[in-house]
Amino acid sequence: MFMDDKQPDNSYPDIQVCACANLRRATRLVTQAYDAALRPVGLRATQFTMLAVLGKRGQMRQSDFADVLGMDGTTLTRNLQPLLKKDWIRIDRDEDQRVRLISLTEPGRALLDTAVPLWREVQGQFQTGLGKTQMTALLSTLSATANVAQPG
Amino acid sequence: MFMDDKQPDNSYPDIQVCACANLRRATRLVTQAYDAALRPVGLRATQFTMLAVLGKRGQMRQSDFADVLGMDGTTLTRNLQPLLKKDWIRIDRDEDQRVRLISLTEPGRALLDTAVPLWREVQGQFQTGLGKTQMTALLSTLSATANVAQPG
DNA sequence: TCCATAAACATGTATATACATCTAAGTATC
DNA sequence: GATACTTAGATGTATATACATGTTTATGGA
Repeated sequence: MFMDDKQPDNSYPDIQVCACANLRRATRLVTQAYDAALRPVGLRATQFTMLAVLGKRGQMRQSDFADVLGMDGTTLTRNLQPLLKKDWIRIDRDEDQRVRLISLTEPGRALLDTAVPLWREVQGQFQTGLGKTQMTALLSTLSATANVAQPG
Repeated sequence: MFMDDKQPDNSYPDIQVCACANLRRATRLVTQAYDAALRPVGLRATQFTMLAVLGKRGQMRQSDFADVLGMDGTTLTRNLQPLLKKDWIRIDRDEDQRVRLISLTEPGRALLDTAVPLWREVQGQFQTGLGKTQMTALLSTLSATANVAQPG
């Protein structure tokens, strides 16, 4: 049977059902919306999330911070740098000299305050667009999926 | 009221409900699982997805490829480079000289063939871990969410 | 005390992501 | 047919992501 690359091939699994591909696709599109909403205050979605977690929980060990974010420790090390450069966070030492303690600075907290209404706006758009039922289903299935990926 | 950064603050929205933060967190963890599963054949999750789409649909215009992936055009330009360097894809010109036509090479198709069973394995782990109902709910809510982010 | 091990974080490297902007090529209007 | 406009991609820059590995500090025996 001859087959050239210009023709589709039905022998491959439909990528339509790939959990990872669908997650990554949705995340790209949703992140663009949140990034756009937060652009007026100079924050990216990931940065807003990090500041919001710090605002909510107060000073945290860097390793605990990484766990909460579900972020590799080395990724967090890199992601902290832009926030540090802009003086939105502070890194202190613990008595245990290996440990870094991360906290918001005053400018960081002030920026978070200005960003929260922008977050509410874009979050509300998704809440409205999806409806309460689907939003709840989204958060619930994402949590279940994360738990499958990282049991315990 | 005095408040220092070491203490949590309940005045901030619970990041637990942020669609973007939850998507990004789940995507990080799930991508690590798919990346690990595909590592034996030297593919990342995103690369596998791109090859699988090309395998399924055959030669595509670069802009259509970006649309299907929900990926910014400039991101796709960059993401094609590692695949080109490894000779897994080919880029041809259209009659319209602005257009690039992307297709799998023979090595690319062969690699995809070896990768599919690895994908099936990890995909099956999520299918089993979530159950059919939640997997269906995941794909369905991700699709709805993507549509809210990018109407039309 | 000294050494092995472990824990916490940093660094080298590669990929993934997208906005702002640029270039090349096609289309339309006159 | 020359000029404006539009479309398709590429490039400059910055952030996001994580594996393999390195460094520093703490801990637990021998």
